[in-house]
Amino acid sequence: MKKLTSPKTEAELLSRCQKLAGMTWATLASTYNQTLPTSLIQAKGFMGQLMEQVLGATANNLPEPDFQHLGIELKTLPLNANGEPRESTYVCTAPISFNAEIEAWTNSRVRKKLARVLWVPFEADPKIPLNERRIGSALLWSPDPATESILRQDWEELTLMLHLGQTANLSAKLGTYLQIRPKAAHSRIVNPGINEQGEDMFQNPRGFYLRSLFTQKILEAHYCKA
DNA sequence: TACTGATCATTC
DNA sequence: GAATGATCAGTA
Repeated sequence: MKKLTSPKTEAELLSRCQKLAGMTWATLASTYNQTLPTSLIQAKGFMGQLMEQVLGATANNLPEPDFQHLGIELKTLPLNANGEPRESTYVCTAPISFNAEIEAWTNSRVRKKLARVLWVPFEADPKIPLNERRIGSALLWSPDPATESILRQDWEELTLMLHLGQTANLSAKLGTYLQIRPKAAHSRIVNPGINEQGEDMFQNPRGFYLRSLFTQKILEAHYCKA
């Protein structure tokens, strides 16, 4: 493994990204002495973790931005054959600790993570073998005021439901840009929570995800695609 | 295609 | 166990 230092400035981070654009996964992996998995089934986070290493992210799995001193979050973005995001994007775990005070949007993990994001799109068409898939050109992004306002509305609505014990009514359909879905190693993991009557119960941990519609809009706005 | 719930690896 | 990195796979 090469000695990888963390970039000191945004410009340095972006210039690293530009060198990666167009590279295949195979090239990228071998350059950094990593072995490409034969399948993503048992390596679902492979690309995200490889990019963290290559770009010198420092936060590991702490609930903080990947580039702590720059305040930048790294997100890989799998694209289908049409260049559209193939999946929703995981943001962070959702607080279901009903005893805790409802945190303000300004202090929420969602906002902190999405305040400044380095999107790294890459080919993820299932028809392309893993070693032939290429890295796209990265995009450093922040939400504009209108976007942040929608994200905030989504977040406040969903967070309120979590705190009211309305998990039974929580659907991935809710939210314009954000959605709530299970997020756990497996479905037998449960956390304490409350139901609508305020009674104790157990429920699966949830996480916030960004709809692919949302990430697609970001790509369109930046690359001016039709 | 989108929604949904389920699952895999790693680190601390 | 809970946070990170995510994608899989069934079904409507």
